[in-house]
Amino acid sequence: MSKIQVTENGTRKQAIIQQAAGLFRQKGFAGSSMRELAERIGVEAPSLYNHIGSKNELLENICFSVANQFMAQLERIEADGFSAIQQLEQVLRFHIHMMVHAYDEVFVANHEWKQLKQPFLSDFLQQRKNYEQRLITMVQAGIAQGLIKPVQPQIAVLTILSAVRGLEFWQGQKNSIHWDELENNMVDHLLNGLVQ
Amino acid sequence: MSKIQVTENGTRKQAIIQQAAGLFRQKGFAGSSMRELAERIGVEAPSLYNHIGSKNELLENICFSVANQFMAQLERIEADGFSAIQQLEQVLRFHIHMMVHAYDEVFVANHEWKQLKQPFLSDFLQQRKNYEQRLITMVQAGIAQGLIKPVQPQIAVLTILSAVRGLEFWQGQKNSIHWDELENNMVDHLLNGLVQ
DNA sequence: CTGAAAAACTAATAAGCGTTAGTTTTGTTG
DNA sequence: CAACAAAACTAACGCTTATTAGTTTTTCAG
Repeated sequence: MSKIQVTENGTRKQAIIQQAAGLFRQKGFAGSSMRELAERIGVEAPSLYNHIGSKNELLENICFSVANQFMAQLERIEADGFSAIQQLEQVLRFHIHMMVHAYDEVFVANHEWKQLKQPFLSDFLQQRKNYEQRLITMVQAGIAQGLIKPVQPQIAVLTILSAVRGLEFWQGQKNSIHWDELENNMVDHLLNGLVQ
Repeated sequence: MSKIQVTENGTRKQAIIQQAAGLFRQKGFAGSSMRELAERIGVEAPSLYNHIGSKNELLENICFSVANQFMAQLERIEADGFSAIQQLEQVLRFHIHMMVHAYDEVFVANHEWKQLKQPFLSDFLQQRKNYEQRLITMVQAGIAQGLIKPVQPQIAVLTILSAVRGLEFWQGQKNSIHWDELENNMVDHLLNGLVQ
């Protein structure tokens, strides 16, 4: 049959992972079969194992690729010397950016990480907790500087992260959306509120 | 073996659905097996079929029970004559209430509705769209009355709904949380913002 | 106590799963 | 063009799945 198409600068393994992200997003990890993944690529299922180790390895690749990207960006923002509010805004905008440009992967990492096996599950959760903690510290700094209301920092962080996750609901109408406007509206809503 | 324990005023079918909600939340619908569900109840898998029609029927029951509860409450709020902001606050508080008191069912309805089969999938999506639209109308009314900033109503609604969904992340520490404080913090954040 | 209905059981089926083994085709390099 | 490696193929394995059929046990009203 045909061969696995390789896009520029990508290995066959990367092509498989990308297709897997799309499939796992649509059907969930447990609801997806290697046979269906293979069919989408245009190949028989056992052929996939020339390039990957297992179905679970695909999920691990997707989840940790996303986690690493968020972590790397957070480190950049923490080091840039802006105010807590400005840093929070940058974090917000990066989450929105990822939701638009790496939708499938982010969605899968958000929804299917539970299906990771040990020790990957623990690793992932720890990384996630660490990320949240650093955002909480950011909010605390903002409160200490008098820029942010004296709220419970963890509640604020969770509210923001959850709100941004909701961008997945917009993806259906991907092409009819003004992403700039959406981004600015959300940033304003989450930082300045809704009430006139 | 033992029998399916029936709690007060509940049929055996309801007991199965309740256990299924807990299992589906933990492992996902596709990741859960009827054998494991039966084991949790203390019965052999085929015995379940004396009370239910199929595995999919369980998911349908959970999803539409949740949808109906939200719809009924929205109708009550719409009819109570309060201001748009007050109505929005009531909606918010009800979502938080459901997240605390019917966690498993709400979680499953939020995450596993994709696995519904036709025509249930279409029904569910339509009901969801209808719910969102009525919240959008609520925000529009608030803007017209000068109570709410002239934002994009659908963005505001989605930001709020997504933020509330994030309460699922708090359930792990269910007993160590002051839910009143959490609720008030979120309502204030989403209506009045974070900035001092 | 008897008999019927409810609810459990055991056994089995067909289908689908991830994955392995072994082989053939394809692509590339000397 | 020969040889070697990469990547596809077919066939099959052992397991799990949801579900059905048929039977036995339990529950409960008359």
